Amino acid sequence: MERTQSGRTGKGPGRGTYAVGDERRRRILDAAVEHFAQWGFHASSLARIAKDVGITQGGLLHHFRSKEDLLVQVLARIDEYDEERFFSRDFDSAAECLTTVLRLAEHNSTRLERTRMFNVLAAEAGDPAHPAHAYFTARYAKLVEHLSGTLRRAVAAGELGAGTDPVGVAHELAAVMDGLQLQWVLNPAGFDMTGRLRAYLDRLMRTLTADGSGLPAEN
Amino acid sequence: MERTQSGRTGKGPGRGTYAVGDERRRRILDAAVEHFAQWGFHASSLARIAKDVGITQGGLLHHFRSKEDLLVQVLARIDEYDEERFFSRDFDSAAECLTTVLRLAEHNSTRLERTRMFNVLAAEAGDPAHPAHAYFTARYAKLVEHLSGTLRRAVAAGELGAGTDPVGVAHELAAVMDGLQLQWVLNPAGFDMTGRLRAYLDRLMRTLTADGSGLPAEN
DNA sequence: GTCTATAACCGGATAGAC
DNA sequence: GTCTATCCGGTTATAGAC
Repeated sequence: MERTQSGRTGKGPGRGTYAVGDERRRRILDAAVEHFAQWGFHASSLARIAKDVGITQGGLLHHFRSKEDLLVQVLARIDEYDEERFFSRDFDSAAECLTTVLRLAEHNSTRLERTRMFNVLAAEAGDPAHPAHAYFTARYAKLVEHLSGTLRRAVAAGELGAGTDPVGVAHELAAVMDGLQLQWVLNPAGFDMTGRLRAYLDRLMRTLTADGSGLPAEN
Repeated sequence: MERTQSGRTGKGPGRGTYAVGDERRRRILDAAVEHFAQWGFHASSLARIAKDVGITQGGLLHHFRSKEDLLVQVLARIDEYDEERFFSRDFDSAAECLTTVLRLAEHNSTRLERTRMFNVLAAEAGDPAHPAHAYFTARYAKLVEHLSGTLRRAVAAGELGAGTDPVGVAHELAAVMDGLQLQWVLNPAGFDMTGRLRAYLDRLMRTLTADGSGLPAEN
């Protein structure tokens, strides 16, 4: 949604390298996000997705060779944002990292459909035969590695106490984010996801830091 | 799975009140849990569920008037365990309540299919049109109410510090449980869900208690 | 690049035989 | 209580016209 250029390697059925303004393709991906969000993968239908874009199912399959291919492209697309803002960064401190995590959640709280899709697919992908199983196991591994690495450095630098369990906290952090998203999607208007995450992160920092300081004040 | 008698009000198509040994019905529900776990609701098929039980789709619909009815009965069935062990209890302390929560997670970690189903349905139910939407919103409300009520009493009793936010912590607790379940289902062998929850609960108690004590030692 | 047509199948629900 | 038959509709994917 944010980037449109970055890593588009161009693997549609017709193909070659795509022209920059591949508008149709982009609109199909956006529609697919909404459908996978509401129906999950299995129960979504190419015809209904195509209809939302204003083409037929046959027309859609000109851009994506199969339904599974469409899912993979959707996941790759979604990754672009988090990749840029989070995974590709080296944080100077745990505080900075957690502040960024909070920013990510804030961002997610403006995109109900996308977040719902993520919830549904992450849950469906628990089945090893699900086409997104590999994606999600890899994603969690990457997330935990990135978080725990940052925490480990923060311990070494004296920002966090020596008793901190970097890998354990990383898993817990991932769990809180996902769990809060689940509750928020069920009741978007009545649940303050960002506020809850801020409270958690602040208490987490107070518990782990040597001097008992929480998140920086401006958060 | 544990209770077979309790609240069976008997609303099958043929019906009346069921005989105690309604074996067929029980086996259909068990099979349905597995299918909803792997496929979610929309993508599950009555014919495949029936096949697992050894009957046809038509035969299955003699016991449950529709697919949606089957889902509702499955959810009611799942509730029996948590209802008895958790929701119907009044806890004397936060420590006892959280210990029970840990027991529930331990129990879930022996039932991959059931837990996966719960994850998928909770995520799918984010769609207000999903047949389980009302069930899950009500379930979270009940969970948060029960947890926060226990925490509030613990604050009043001096077990937890006055700065504790009962409702906030209740939401957070629910999030951690769900999020850890999500990660566990993706990687059941490589992820110690119970251990992670124990670490979280212990740190939570240490942070919230006036005297800095964690969970009771035997956990 | 998009369409229509079609192949080959699967979905839930109902009706009626046994 | 379970089966078979049937209705009517939906599914992905392919083929070929334009």
